[in-house]
Amino acid sequence: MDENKQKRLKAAGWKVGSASEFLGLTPEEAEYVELKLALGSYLRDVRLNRRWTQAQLAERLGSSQSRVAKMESADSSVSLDLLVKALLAAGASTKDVGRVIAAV
Amino acid sequence: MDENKQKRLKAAGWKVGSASEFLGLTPEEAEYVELKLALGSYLRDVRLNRRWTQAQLAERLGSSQSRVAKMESADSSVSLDLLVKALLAAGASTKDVGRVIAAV
DNA sequence: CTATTGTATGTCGCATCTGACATATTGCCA
DNA sequence: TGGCAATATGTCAGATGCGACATACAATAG
Repeated sequence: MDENKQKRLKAAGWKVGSASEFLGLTPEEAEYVELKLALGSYLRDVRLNRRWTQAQLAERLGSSQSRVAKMESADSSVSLDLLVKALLAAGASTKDVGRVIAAV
Repeated sequence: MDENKQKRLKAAGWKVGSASEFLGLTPEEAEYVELKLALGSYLRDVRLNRRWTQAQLAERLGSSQSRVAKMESADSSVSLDLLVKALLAAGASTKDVGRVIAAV
């Protein structure tokens, strides 16, 4: 199986190999997942450019290392709200965020 | 008081006239509120262009008229997740959404 | 005026998301 | 190899968001 496909299904909260592997993902749902993945990996970029660890970023956000890890991987337990708030708090601008989203 | 300021504070979940009127809104929080307001009013634009009522849009979203009203006014009980999902379901593209966000 | 249609506001029970914590895994250096 | 720092994964109780409903307000037609 394609590695990207695995990441996407995982982000959507599905088990790779489950029966609903290719089912039930409407185009809008798929776009939503792509969007979260893009923002998550952009958050990682921002963090790495600042040379912060996940724990350091977490402290600035008032969150925890484990949640930052989940944000970056666009875990299904992470909301767009949290991702966007984290990006803004990490120093990204709305312009940056918008560009990332528009590029999905 | 400036009308826009009122809308923004209201969206942030504050009572206009409360003691914390000009307090506690960090730049990132303000940006986040602006973002929701922009998406909410864009959702209204999309809906009106399609000549739908809030109730009709709600039906397509599997939601309720009252929640659509809250989305459009960027009520504090509405998440970015819901706004973005609603926009995508209403036919907006990620490119559109990204542009709106970048323009905040 | 008074229906009717559309929109706004307030509340509630249930569902999902949150930070925190424990623990597993990875990567790197001596 | 062992040890340490960084990251990933799983779980939980409390916080927040959700659709639904009731009801209030606004605008327009008859």
